[in-house]
Amino acid sequence: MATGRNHRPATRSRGIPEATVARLPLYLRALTALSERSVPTVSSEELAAAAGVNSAKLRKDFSYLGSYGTRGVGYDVEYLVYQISRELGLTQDWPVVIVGIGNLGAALANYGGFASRGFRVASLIDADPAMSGKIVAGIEVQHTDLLERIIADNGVSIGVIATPAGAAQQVCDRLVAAGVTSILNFAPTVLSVPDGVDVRKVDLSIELQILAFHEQRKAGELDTEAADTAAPAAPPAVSVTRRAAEDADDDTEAGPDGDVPAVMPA
Amino acid sequence: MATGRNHRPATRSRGIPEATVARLPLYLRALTALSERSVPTVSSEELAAAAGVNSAKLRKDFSYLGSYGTRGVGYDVEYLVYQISRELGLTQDWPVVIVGIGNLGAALANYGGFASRGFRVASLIDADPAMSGKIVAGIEVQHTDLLERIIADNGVSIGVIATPAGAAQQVCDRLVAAGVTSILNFAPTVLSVPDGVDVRKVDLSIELQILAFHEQRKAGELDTEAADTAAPAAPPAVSVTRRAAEDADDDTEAGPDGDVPAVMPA
DNA sequence: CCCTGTGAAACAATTCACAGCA
DNA sequence: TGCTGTGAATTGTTTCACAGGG
Repeated sequence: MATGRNHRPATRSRGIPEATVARLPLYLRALTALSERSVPTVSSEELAAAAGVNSAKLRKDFSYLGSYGTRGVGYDVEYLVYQISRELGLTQDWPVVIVGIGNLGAALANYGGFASRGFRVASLIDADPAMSGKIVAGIEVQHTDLLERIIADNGVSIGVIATPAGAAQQVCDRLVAAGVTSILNFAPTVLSVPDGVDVRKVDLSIELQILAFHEQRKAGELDTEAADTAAPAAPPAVSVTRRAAEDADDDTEAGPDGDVPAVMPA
Repeated sequence: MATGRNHRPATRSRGIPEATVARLPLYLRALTALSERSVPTVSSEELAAAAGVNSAKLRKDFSYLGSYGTRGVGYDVEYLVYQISRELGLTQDWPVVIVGIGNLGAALANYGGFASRGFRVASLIDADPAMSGKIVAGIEVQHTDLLERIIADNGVSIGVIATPAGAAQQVCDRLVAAGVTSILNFAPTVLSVPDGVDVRKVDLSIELQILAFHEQRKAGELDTEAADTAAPAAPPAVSVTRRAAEDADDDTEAGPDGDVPAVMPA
């Protein structure tokens, strides 16, 4: 329902699509590079190329922010850097804590991309007493016991979890209880949080799996793989109905696989 | 390569929507956990909760793979693990190389999530001669000079780039020339690759910026909605005086926000 | 003519809601 | 009865194509 009309005059509205928000950092990065080279203006075409998107999309994205370009000319680099930074909330300083200082946590602490934006690593926290006091990326690692205190003292609202999966939910709960409202989760587990808390996840192996999917597709007809792995017994008496294709699916390639049955090692 | 035409909309593969493919690893992870606990079957509702999605989406996703469930009962865990693994191409072994063994590269090499899926780290490669011979995650780091040889000898088709941004494109070009057709890029830069090569990117700071956007939103629930713009400079005719440093970091930005946001459309 | 900004069309993803089978 | 599988409706995103200002 909600039929109704749009109660928003388009421009100036605060409804920036999620897909657009996700690309703003990309534009910002490209613009920052141009700024460093003292390039004064860019066209949507050039900037789009530098950011790896197409120009129509970029212009549409910018149209949600307002009209910051000049027709016939392009966009003023400095001005746009400022506007996007502001939109993303990067004109203010965000103290963050990183919990779990293993390989990944250390990599994150050393990652220049944080500091160069509005992020400041307020503290590195680890549950291992042996880590306490160690210096990583110029910052002293503190023990988990101090977590609540650190969050409060520094006014931290963003937390990064880089612990093993098993510890993630617990750490998350403590962060949230202490006042953190945005969490970036690197642990391969689903976190549950109360309403109002934002979680974004990055799972390194997921990206690789997606690549494998496409890679497999390219390899195409090499299949055969089914040889060494047998499929597990079918479920409780069920026939394996492979993807039906009753519709007008024009897919040219039928699966090279085939539904080889078999057995799967547990 | 400026834009050019349309590259093949790789999306019309074999009918599985990209968004679905991106979730399969999630389901797989949840299913693997269930499998380890010897749970024989799950309903779409339960599995969805474990994977962090809603059940309608999950059922729709599975419907693209085929009819692997049993009405009134649910899905057979082992069977589904196998089917999804096969769909993702994880029933075969994927040798990967990681280029750039800094903090991040080392973290990746040590990341259990790779090995536990079908991925095998065939080699760690770094341009720094001082790294050559060092053992990281049980693997000896090799020098970049050997890159082509390593790719060929191991039949590597997936490469992971964890170098500084400045070296990424060059490494990418060499990987591609050597035969790699899928690249996972952790360097904060846009890679250009020939048609047929797949690139996925993970930019650690981008996720944080997206969080900052939403965080700012939460905080701003009080004010906003009024206010005009006061920008650092007007778009038209701006003299770009600011710094021209190349150290990649940017201004420490202004104060705690007191400046005025919002903008007026033309 | 440059280029931006944007309605409208096309496409993709998500959610609804229920038919139908175990 | 309980749960899957799936058309249909809805919502979100991308692309097209062109109006209109510089």
